[in-house]
Amino acid sequence: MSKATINSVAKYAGVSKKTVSRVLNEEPNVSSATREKVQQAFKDLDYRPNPIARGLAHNRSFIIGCIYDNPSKSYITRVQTGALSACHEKNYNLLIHPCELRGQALLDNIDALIRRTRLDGIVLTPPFCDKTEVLEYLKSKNIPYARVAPGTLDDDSISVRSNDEQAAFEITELLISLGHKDIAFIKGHPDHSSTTLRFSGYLNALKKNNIEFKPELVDEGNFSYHSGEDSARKILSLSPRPSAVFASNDYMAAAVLKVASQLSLKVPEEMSIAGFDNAPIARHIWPGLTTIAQPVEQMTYTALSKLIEQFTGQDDELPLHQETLEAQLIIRESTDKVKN
Amino acid sequence: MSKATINSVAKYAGVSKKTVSRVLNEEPNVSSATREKVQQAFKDLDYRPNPIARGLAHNRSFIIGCIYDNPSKSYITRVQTGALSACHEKNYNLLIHPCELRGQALLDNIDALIRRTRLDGIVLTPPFCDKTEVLEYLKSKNIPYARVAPGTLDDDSISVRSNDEQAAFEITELLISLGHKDIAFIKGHPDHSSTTLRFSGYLNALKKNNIEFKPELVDEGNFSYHSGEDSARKILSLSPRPSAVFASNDYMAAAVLKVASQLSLKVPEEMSIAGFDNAPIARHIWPGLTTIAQPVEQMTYTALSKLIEQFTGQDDELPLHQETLEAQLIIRESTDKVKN
DNA sequence: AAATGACATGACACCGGTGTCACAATGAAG
DNA sequence: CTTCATTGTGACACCGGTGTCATGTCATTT
Repeated sequence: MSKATINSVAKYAGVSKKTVSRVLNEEPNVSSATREKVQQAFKDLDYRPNPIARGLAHNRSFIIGCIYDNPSKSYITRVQTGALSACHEKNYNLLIHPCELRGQALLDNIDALIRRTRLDGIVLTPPFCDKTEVLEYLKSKNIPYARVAPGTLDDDSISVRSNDEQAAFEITELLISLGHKDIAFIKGHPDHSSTTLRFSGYLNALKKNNIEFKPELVDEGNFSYHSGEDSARKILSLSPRPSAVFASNDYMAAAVLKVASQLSLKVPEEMSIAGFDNAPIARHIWPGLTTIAQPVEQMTYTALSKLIEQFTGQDDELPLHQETLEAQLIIRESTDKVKN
Repeated sequence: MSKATINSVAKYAGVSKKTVSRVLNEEPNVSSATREKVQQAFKDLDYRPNPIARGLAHNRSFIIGCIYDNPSKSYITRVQTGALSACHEKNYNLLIHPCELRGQALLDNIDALIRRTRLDGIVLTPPFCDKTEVLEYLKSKNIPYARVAPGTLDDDSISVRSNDEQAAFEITELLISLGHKDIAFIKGHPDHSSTTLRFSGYLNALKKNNIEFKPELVDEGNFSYHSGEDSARKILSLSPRPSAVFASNDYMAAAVLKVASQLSLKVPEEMSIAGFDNAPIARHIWPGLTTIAQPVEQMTYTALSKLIEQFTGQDDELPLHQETLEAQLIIRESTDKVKN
């Protein structure tokens, strides 16, 4: 119903459109008497500015796009939550855009999004944040973007990540400190930079503690529960069987737990399992998974806030485009001292 | 950079703005020679119409809002997927808007959304689709809406749901057919209409099979994993212990499984467990949960397609505003014949 | 040959805001 | 009492499309 336009407000308050606009935008050079008159008109007429018209005048859409292709629903939801709180704070809107990394038409897909919406900026989540062709494309189109959890910080784009490698190092050291020496590792999807980072954290921990790296204890997964099952079957049928498994995410770790149950292996008495991400499933299964919690919401919030500030802002050129937030080790029941 | 506007295209093609607009919108009364000239100009200049300007002229935003407050990430993601495919098909955009059902400021919150975006329509998911005050409010503001999985079809709004009650009936009958007589039931959150529907499906199945209803076998949950744990502890410590538990969703069912494991109760040998929703967790735990799969994506897709057609359409007044889609029983390992 | 109507096209106002600039009123400085 | 900033205000064009209506060109009818 709110049919009030800037014209009707102007008429009602007995001033010009432009003056109403000045009050709206808190511009200087409006007498306080006029200002109050106009503000009263706002209230009386229940007026709210039309964002579309404003967008047209500014050549802005006040829309941020969020691009993802991630198998984990909980991860996506957390990204969305963080993105939304940043958007709302700055009066922007969030458009979500799942798309397939592998699709031939990836760039066309993103192009269609940009054209359909004229969005003001884009948040890229893994694995897109590491896809050079996407970054190049956005640069060529002059679309500002921010990256969440990128693998590398090699350009000067806004990037917020957590310390995956360090966290993987810590959780591996936890297993080592519990006496485990044969620690299997399940890798993630090769397109994700976290796959490399987590693996290298694992390797570093072994090296630092003088534990021999055994390639046969490493299997390649792709972050999906199903891939975790396959890897778990291979790993748990090794002989000698490793006493612990560190999976690159919680879904795969949950799959290891399932396979262990099927083999009547007791967790954690006969086998310790660690995951990564602190997905809901980590506490929805029994025993609960020892894992790493990343501040996903906060990472996204921070990245997006920086992005919006960048094109809203006063050319202050904040030097700090890149930030690393702390991940946290969460110990649950799936890990315990090695049995002698 | 696509700086091409309708004016530049018009100049390039040597025609008027309006003619370009005609070609854009595939209006009749354009000679094929002119049409081709203009279309060539589109290509040469890489022109795409500006949706913001179009929106202003039409007083439309081409944006659909999706409102939800749902603890299940997977449910939300599925809703989003369905909504997005409907939106993209019709060249609309989807804005997601999680908000709290209980918050005092619920209506203010929705109001802010409407004003910030001038959206063209709203998709309401549980529990909002059953919240009278929200529906009244939207009606008063003349915002078209569609309801996904509402409990009642008592008004003439667009509604698409699945047969919750029938599905709950079937899964209960499955347990009965396996020889179970003492079947516990864990209710969902009272704000959700599905809570009532699923419970009544359970009751109907008992009645039809002449099984006495025992109130002590029913406990109140709220769809969360945590509430399921509490209920499970109560139910599994009853004596005599029921031989089966039907939880109103999979998270609570997973919690029952956890508590059973902690009590060293074997599932399904000593205890059958059934859930509802076919959430990812239903197949990510072992044994996998027998459950009900609802076509959530399709429900949302259908609801939204109808909604967009309604205000795009030719006043055809489709009579079929309401639709019920089939849910499907999925049998996994968590249910088996009762042990004698 | 004049009248009629179907088709093709463009001029122009409009959607609801914002930017630019001109101008009047006010007060301070010379 | 001028001169000149400073402040407050409105007229007007503009953002990039769409709707309305007038006009011009034909081919068809009488």
